[in-house]
Amino acid sequence: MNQDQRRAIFERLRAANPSPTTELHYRSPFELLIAVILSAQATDKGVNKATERLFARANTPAAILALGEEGLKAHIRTIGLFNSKAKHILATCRHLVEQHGGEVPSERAALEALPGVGRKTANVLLNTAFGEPTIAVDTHIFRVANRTGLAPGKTPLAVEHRLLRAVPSAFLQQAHHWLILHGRYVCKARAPDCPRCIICDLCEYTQKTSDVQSGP
DNA sequence: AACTCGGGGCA
DNA sequence: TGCCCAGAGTT
Repeated sequence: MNQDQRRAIFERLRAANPSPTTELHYRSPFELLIAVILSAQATDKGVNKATERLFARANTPAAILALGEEGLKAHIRTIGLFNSKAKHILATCRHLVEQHGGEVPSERAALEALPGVGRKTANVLLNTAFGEPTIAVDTHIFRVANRTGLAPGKTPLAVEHRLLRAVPSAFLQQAHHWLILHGRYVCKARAPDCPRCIICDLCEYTQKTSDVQSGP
């Protein structure tokens, strides 16, 4: 797949997703960090509902620590995996206070050293909070990139590097959003809706028959 | 590489 | 009602 085809894919996805959808609510890098940790395997809507109450009560590492484990859990109990997330958040808050003066670090290595923060979460922080040209590869983006031929047969890290070269840095934020929406509602894991896909003709996966089978 | 965590979304 | 996740850590 050449550069023109990649550009055509992103242009069509842009045209198909003009309206903004749900995004994480945050007012500081720290709030974003906590929201992203909570968002694993959960929806932005559910996370926002929980963080709205949580951040009104505590929006700094010291304040979260002051809540204690049970106090924190009381706020995030409606979010999946809340038990392990609460432990990771408290450990991360301790780490921030002890190692970084209560501030969220802006370097990748320091971010990924935080409990509960992996490559994907670190990339969201680097991109959204610190303006670094990164793209956070989640399961949707990974699947779409592999199927469409944007990055066939690549590992998540290779997908990240491929997309980083294919998308102008000014559009990374939006491209990330378009790819996730496409993966969630059209290029679905189990039953991809190929007949409704607007980049079907550019896709190497392409199942144009009416009886769509399950994914690769 | 496989397993675990867990409430929500969706068929 | 049952299945599958807008991940990361541990084994």
